[in-house]
Amino acid sequence: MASIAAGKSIVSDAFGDKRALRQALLALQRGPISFQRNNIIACEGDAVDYIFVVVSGVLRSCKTFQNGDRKVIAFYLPGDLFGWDDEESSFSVEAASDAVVMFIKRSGLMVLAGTENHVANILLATTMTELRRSQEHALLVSRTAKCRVATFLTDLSKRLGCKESIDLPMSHQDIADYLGLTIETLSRAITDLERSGVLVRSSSHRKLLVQNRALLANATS
Amino acid sequence: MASIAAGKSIVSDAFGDKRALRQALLALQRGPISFQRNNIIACEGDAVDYIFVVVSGVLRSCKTFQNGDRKVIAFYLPGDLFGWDDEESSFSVEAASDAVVMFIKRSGLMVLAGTENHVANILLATTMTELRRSQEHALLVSRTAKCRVATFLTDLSKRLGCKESIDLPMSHQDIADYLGLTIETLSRAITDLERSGVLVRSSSHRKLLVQNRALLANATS
DNA sequence: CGTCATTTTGATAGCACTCAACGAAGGTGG
DNA sequence: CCACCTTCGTTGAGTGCTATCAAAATGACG
Repeated sequence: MASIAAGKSIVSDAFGDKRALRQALLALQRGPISFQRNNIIACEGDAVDYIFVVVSGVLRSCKTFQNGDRKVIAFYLPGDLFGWDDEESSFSVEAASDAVVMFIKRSGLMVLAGTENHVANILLATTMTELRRSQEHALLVSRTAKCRVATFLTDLSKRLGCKESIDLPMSHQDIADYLGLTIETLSRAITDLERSGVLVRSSSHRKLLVQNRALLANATS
Repeated sequence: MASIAAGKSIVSDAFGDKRALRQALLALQRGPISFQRNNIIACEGDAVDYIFVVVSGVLRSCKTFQNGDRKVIAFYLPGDLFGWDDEESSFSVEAASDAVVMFIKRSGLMVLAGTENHVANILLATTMTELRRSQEHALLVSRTAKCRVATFLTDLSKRLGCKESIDLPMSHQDIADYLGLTIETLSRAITDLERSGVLVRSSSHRKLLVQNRALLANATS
């Protein structure tokens, strides 16, 4: 598979291309490994010593409560790297679609960060990006359903590269759990946006055509 | 004021006590500066080149929307340091109570982090702590009002040092905005907890007596 | 004691959830 | 190729939680 072959270089790309650094990173890499949708990559509470690099597909980080309901903390798209939260992960990491993932040994990377300033900077910058996203997300989940959905679609569109159509790479259930909504409310919000002339559903439920990006942006506030 | 005098040492404490490092940090420090409640320390959109260290009191990081409603992203208690999100802050930083704050020049600290491994580690660790908190917060705001309040009180109690009484260092309005509730719903949730025998209100609205910590923990789920 | 800010309580309305049924798409086997 | 099944998404009716609006109570402060 082409995307698997791309795995190695994705890691190097993320951290730059100095020869010595490349060598050091190679030693820390594992994978790439393919996962089918809904496969569990790391379990909540596991002591994970690996950082995840998404090669293709989408991962979700989520938490399931005793009463059975689940919440999605974040989605990770190709190119994203994440997972140095702690010794033990507080959330489980799962494949939201078929996905290919590279792994980097965290402890080794930390040592490397000690000598390679560049690596330390990337770790910090990536963590800050994720912090920012998480904070925006926390803001989002206490607004109206329509606003949450519009914002989600806008952000996703940006992260996917701003085409006029949005191919949802995860299920409605995943999106609903991410936005703190039920799938019914999510569906109704999309219907609502459709009626407002913002977008059109395609026959495949996974595809949305944005008709009026200004209106969509409007719905985010 | 004693707390102001403590400002300098708080910064050194956070970063360790090697003589050379202490010297370098001293050069980067500004303050301590006192702020009255509701004073704005940094405005949303400002290009802030300073990291904040809370000496005493409580700071809030928040965002105000066009329609006028405000949301609180996070509270920062004495000893917390934060604020290296980016070149321009996406949220405003304000005093939630009378507070004393130290400032550290960010750009200088970043340079220092390049040579001082120790400093880089602290930056990363602190950012990760905040990320973790933000993620938990995002989870929280889509649960029931009672659960949100109970969880908030539990967490605050932990951060303040787990006494049997909780002195709320911020207004109900701040808490409500943090939890994505109205002050009315917040008040009703507290009344609810009181009726369940979890806690008792004291005459001063800012003080709560936890009667049954197990019941409080129970209400968080 | 009076004023102001803050918190609490009450009545009502609205938004999102729950439960239920239907529809659409994709896969499997005959 | 079609019937069947399963999964996923959509739509509808009714309920419940939280917001809104309004007013009273409490505490802080001069």
